[in-house]
Amino acid sequence: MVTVHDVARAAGVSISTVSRALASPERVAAVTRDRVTRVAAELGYRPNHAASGLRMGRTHAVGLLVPDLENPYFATVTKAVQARARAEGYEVFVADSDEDADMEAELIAALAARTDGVLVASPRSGEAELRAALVGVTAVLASRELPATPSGTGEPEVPCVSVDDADGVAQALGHLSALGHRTVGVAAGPASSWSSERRVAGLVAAAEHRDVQLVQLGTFQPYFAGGVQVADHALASGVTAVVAFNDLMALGILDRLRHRGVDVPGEMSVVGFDDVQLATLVSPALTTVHAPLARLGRRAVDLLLVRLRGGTAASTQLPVELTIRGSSGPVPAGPVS
Amino acid sequence: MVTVHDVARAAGVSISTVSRALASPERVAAVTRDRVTRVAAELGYRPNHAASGLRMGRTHAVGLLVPDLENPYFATVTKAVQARARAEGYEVFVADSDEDADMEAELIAALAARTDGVLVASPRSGEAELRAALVGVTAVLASRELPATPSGTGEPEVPCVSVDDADGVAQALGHLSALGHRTVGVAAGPASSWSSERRVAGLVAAAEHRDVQLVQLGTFQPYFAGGVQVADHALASGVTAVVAFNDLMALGILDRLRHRGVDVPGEMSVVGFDDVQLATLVSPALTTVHAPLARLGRRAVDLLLVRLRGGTAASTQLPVELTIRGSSGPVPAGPVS
DNA sequence: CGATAGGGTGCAAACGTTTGCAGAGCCGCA
DNA sequence: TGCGGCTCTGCAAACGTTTGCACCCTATCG
Repeated sequence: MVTVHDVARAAGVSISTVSRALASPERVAAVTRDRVTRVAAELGYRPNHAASGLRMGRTHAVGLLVPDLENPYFATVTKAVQARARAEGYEVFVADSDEDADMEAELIAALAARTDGVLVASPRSGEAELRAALVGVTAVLASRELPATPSGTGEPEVPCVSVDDADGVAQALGHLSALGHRTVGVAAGPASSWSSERRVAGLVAAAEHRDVQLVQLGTFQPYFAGGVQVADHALASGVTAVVAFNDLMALGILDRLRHRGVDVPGEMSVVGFDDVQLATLVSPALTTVHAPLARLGRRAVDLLLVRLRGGTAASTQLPVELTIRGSSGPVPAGPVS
Repeated sequence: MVTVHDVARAAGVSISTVSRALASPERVAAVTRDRVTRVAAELGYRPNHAASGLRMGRTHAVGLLVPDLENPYFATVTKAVQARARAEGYEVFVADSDEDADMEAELIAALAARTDGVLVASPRSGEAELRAALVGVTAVLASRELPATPSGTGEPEVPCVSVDDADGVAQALGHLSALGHRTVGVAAGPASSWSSERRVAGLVAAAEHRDVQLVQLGTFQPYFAGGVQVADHALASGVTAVVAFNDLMALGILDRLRHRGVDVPGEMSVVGFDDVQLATLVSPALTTVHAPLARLGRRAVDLLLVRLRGGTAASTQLPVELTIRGSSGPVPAGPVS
């Protein structure tokens, strides 16, 4: 391993000069700088991150905690986070909690110990646990708000980047309403899900403005299997359309409906949320609320870096847009009753 | 930040004792050890990774380079790698080359600089470039062999963990043959793909033992879109079945066939490779060669750790198993000609 | 010509940890 | 009582950087 000492010796200067030539070139004479950089390149000098990290107290690494890397939602976010961080000179540690809320605190601690800051995507932990896990770590949350404590509890608010859930579901409901649907089913995610709560609340609010009756189908696992379950409930409840908490669920609904011989969108309309890549690959393609997942990941990184540079970052909400595809259509003509 | 010094002072011992009490407990008296660990816990002491990394020359981190995190294949591998590494006390840096071969060398270097070793999954680089990028870094390859140089070139062989491609495609072809198919199309991946080469070669070898004629449909992008393209070629060529390089392609084929009104498996059988989660979610579900992706990721970590501990790791090939689902069936009765 | 300013460089300390070496205390045995 | 050996602990160096401080040299100005 070649160090600053080797470069210094070979270039006939002191190690301070080598360090400066590479880190702050304007502080050393042009001729020296060129010689040093040339020698460093020739010797294949690679700065030792552990050493500079120790000296400067910053690792130039960030951590990312996700509940499930195999979930296409988080895959997209992770990819975007990685790209943005790298563009800003940061490397990213990835940790997967495997949907286990109890693991989150431990993983956050592990990440925080080796990084300058951590990004926590859609944490499954309860509010208190999450707050506890986050003391002393500079973090940014994705798709989860941590309400400010009453006042001056000393807990600094953790910035959050989320998506405009209320607007998204309002658009979805407006679309269905325009198609003539009057009773639409709501398939919520797990009760502990912050996003699900927001989306359901948004639907309820939106329904008040419209001549639409909401039917709560229950809470389900936010995966394909959960959607399969939803489908039967939807059919039993007599709704003509269903809004799913997310795309994975919506895809499960679609699949189950096909197996039960129900035509989509002829007999039932289905709307998802997130617009994962897969939504375009099924048929009929899924009508869904497009959430800018990559942008969310990038924004989260940006907020974290602002905080790391001493700035103060405010929570952000990203706009969403309903994307109409094949899974939604006019309400069936013949009344069922 | 609380350091060994703080703990030492609070416990009334020297920093050496603190360090030893935590790292090699058997070397310090039981009573002292207990006091130190208690004080350390009370003070919330967290060892500084940069410092120990500097001193010991090991970071206890590994790097993982994948071509595309959004590809479910790599998502699964990444998840498994992360889990295994963490279980062994290692954290993992993830880098995504975005399918860009030219980025790989740079990313490998960046990862190698901050880690003890790196895992390279399905690199897209050519042999020479890859070999060059890997000098001086302890690495393990996944799904890619780097043939040993002629002899004694000093290049240490890079261990590789892969899947038994030849056996997989042989099983697939045997299955189709047993169903009566006599002309089967082969949809290859990119020419630069090592796996694709192996699978195509395996098919050719397997076809020789059987009364089956292979029709090379060409090389395609190993994604859904590539598969869409394949489908038209397959229909035009008159084959009754097609073996795709991977599941993503196979899913594209399925989708395109449906849009063109071709019944699967009634009129055409389709077989994939990898068995990504998605393969079970479409209908008909995809008949495919199940590759133990998670096991592959875990094994790769194991090999890397063996090397890091000074051992010598040999390349491994994992067994595969054909999983028959709905996309393959008996050859159509009526002759087309 | 002398004083001063400022650019360029080197010395050495510091970051927090691990560890070789050596000292201190104790036990047991002769 | 003297001595060897063993256990436990502390001292200090080292890992590779960055950076405050001080030095030297040259150029500029009075």
